[in-house]
Amino acid sequence: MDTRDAVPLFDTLAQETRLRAFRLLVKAGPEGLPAGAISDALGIPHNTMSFHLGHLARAGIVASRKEGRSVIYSASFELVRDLIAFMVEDCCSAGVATVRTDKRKGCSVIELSDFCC
Amino acid sequence: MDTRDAVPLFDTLAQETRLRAFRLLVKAGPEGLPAGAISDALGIPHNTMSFHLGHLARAGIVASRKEGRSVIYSASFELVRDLIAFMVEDCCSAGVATVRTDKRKGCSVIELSDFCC
DNA sequence: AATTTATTTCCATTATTCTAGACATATGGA
DNA sequence: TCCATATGTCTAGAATAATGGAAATAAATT
Repeated sequence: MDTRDAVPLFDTLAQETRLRAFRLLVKAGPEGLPAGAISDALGIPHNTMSFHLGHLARAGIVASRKEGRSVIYSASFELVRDLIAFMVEDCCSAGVATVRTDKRKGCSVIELSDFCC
Repeated sequence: MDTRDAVPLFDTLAQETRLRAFRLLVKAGPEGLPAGAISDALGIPHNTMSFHLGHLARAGIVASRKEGRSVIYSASFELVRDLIAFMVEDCCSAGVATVRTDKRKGCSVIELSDFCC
């Protein structure tokens, strides 16, 4: 991930409807939610919501799959992890943060010094 | 930090010149850099750079101080840490991430499960 | 006081984004 | 097939943002 990759991701999250939809999908977990449930939950007209869900999907930060006549959206966690790592990267170069992988726990561990982030 | 707070922060970083300037300032560390050095380093006209630095400062993600006839900009790390915590927050609610403070090390530790972020 | 240097403000132009009505498509049920 | 449901596309207007030239402010130097 570099600056060019990160800009469209930040742009995607820089809109209230999209950010709320994304957070809703993260809370919904890997099964995701159908488009209609998202527009209902957020009180956004379906065509407007479709525009924003399309934006999120094009950015790769959510995935979609078709089930019957519904389109189910779900959060793509990997890209978020990459974005977080990108944000911390600069802090690492300043020596005030570290990112490492704990294979035993099966997780990424980010340590942010109080001095820095 | 909630959705309303996060949107303008993402918006601030969703612009290549601003994101590059911000990363430059993070690398520069707490002393920061004068406005002119930033526009020179990025090859951006000084007035355009001033517009973007003003945007970053208004968002609170950088601070500025005057020194002689220079204005020195420096990264505000706290807000970035808050933003990262906000991004991980949803993952926590899904039980696949934790954020804790390690007082002994003087740092925040974020653990992101491979399953999630 | 006049000059140079550093930065910001003003302004107009251009480009992009958001919004939602109207219409289109696609699936499943009667 | 006909109809209701679920979602997406088309479209145009309104709003917002980015750009850079020109002028303005502010501080140090002569």
